[in-house]
Amino acid sequence: MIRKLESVFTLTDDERQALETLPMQVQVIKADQDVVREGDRPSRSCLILSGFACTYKMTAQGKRQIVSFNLPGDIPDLQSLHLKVLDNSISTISQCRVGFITHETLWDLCIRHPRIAAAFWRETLIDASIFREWVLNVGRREGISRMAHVLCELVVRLRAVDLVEDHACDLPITQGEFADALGFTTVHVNRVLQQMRAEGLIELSGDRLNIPDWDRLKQMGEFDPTYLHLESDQAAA
Amino acid sequence: MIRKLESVFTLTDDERQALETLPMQVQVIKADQDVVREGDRPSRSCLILSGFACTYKMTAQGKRQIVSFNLPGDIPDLQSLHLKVLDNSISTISQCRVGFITHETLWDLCIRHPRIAAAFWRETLIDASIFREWVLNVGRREGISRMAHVLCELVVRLRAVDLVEDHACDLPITQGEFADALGFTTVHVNRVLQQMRAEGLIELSGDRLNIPDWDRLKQMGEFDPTYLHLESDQAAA
DNA sequence: CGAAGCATTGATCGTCGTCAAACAATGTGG
DNA sequence: CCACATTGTTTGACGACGATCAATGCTTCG
Repeated sequence: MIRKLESVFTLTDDERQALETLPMQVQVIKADQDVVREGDRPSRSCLILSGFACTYKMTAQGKRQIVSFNLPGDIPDLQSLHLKVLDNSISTISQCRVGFITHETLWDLCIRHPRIAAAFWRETLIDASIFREWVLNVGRREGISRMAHVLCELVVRLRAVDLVEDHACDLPITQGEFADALGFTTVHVNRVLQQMRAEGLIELSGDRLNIPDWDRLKQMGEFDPTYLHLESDQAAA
Repeated sequence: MIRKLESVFTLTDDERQALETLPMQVQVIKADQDVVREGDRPSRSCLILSGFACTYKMTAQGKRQIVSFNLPGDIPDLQSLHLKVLDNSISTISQCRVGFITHETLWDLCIRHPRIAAAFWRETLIDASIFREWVLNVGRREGISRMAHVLCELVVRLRAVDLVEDHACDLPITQGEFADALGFTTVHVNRVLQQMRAEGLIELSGDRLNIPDWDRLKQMGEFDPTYLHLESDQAAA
């Protein structure tokens, strides 16, 4: 999974070796558990090895906003390498295998392999790009478009880590979690999804998503994958 | 203005010199002009020397969403150093003095001065943090809170670059621009502002903002400046 | 003085929130 | 194996926040 990095540029043997032998503490975490919390001053970052997680923040009123979904291969709190105190929490959505890597070893890696450091920087920039797109999505798109857009993003990102077969994939995200990601209520998400099903845009039941007509969904979500800055452009598929 | 960097750590003479002699092409740009556009593949980044700018994206429907305000000292497209194609546009809000620095010289700077590279990385991480907060703001806060929050952010960031006297500052942002930043319409922004004025939360007329009761505004906006990751905590003031 | 841009106001409409309940699926323990 | 607890989905009625449409002021500036 770490080989997401490899898609950006070809690693030297040296670099690959450094990554493969990266010391990390692997932990299995149940669904719906905080991995790190806003306000923490972590001394390590976490790499999602399997499962779905999310980055979120809370208002003073106790409302939750998910600002990003974290998929296998992501390091959602890589930022903590430079920013001492975390300004968001990270929670699992499904059960996850998480690898914890100390900042010390990450620093070491960056100093020894400048190109890996650059790749890490790049990763955080793509995260930022995704946040920007989400501001647009939440601020200016409504109902079906908004939902369609995150679905498109999820599918494209899942495809990039090889978790989409054909036009279907596992999607262990509840309607309540979608609501927190979209700035909606659960009730509204439910109604939007029903309308999308009725219009044949998606087939979604349980943990399984199927996309009968990718082009139409893309169009509904005004989805242009440029902002994900993927190298191989899997978006066409 | 570049000395925003200096607030993070003390520069060596060498580093300071490198920054002060940084070759850049300075240009004065009128209000409401695009500096760079989504889709561009820029070979240089822009440093805001004076004036207000903003980063924005558009929906296919032609609706605009501002995802960030750019203040003097910011380098809003530093990301283009690593991401070839821009996924957002940048426009001036007021007249701006902008310094263009080629990627070449930036790379050179980063290689020669790793601590400056780290500081740049850090800057982009703070940008990301601001985007996250905006997702929360746009997704989960309404009316007055939403408005109060961006006002708080603006004041704190302006104070960090010494553009706030007492409790007042220049704020050349139109209601239409606020609307695009908040995901509202101009009409609604107008009504929210009037209510805030009526409640004595702000005094805003023309380009001038005055904050009679900072604590109350902070409270209304649920504003906690942690996410800005400022070193000296000017937030108390 | 007229034009352009911005702020303001009013009336009406719609997306989405709130509240409340019922239903389905899953899993646990007696 | 069934009771029942838990979690997620679905439905309905109603209300509100904010959008839309359309004028009307108010500045500023050439």
